[in-house]
Amino acid sequence: MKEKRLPREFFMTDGLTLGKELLGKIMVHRTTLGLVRAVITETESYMGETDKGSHTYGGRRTERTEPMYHIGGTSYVYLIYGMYCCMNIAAGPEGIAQAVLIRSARPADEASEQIMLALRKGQKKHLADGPGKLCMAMEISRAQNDVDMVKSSDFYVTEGIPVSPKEIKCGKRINIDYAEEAADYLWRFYL
DNA sequence: CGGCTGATCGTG
DNA sequence: ACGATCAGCCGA
Repeated sequence: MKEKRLPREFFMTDGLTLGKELLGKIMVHRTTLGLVRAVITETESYMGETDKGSHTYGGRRTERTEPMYHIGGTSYVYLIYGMYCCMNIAAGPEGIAQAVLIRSARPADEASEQIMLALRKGQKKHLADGPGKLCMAMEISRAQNDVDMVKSSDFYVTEGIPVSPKEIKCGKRINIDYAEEAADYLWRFYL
């Protein structure tokens, strides 16, 4: 079960391409309960300073959004609604604020499933089918913010299952009603 | 299953 | 003040 880690080049593309390319890949995190591996099944692309749905819209480069500007493969984890975390991966070169939100995933093996169930305490259904739930199931918090996932040995992405373009569905991004016309862009991708 | 609501806090 | 959300509760 040794999969190849995704190299820098994989992340050095635009946010929309990366959002689709990440489907089927395996996100890996070394948690306190052991190694968790999950197949990414749903993503959303955020296209930086020109995207009304993005935290970086209009060039809002602040301490919080800084990781979105970092080199492709950098994690961006932020707190939402005061109680949940959302996990993103930056796309493209340093200075470009595009990123992909990881919305959902499923366990890649039996051991991972057991750990994810334990981390989700009780919730056997809806294990990691939402950005907040995914972070709980993989023990991702702001301690994992601004990590270079190309270099880290505890938090990274590997080759996963093959995905053909025909399997990729598109939809509107969730919960960004304030984004006006950008709320209707089909920048959410899922299997 | 679909819709509604309260919870909760770092950021700007 | 305000969310790139979730769980629990409600009614059908």
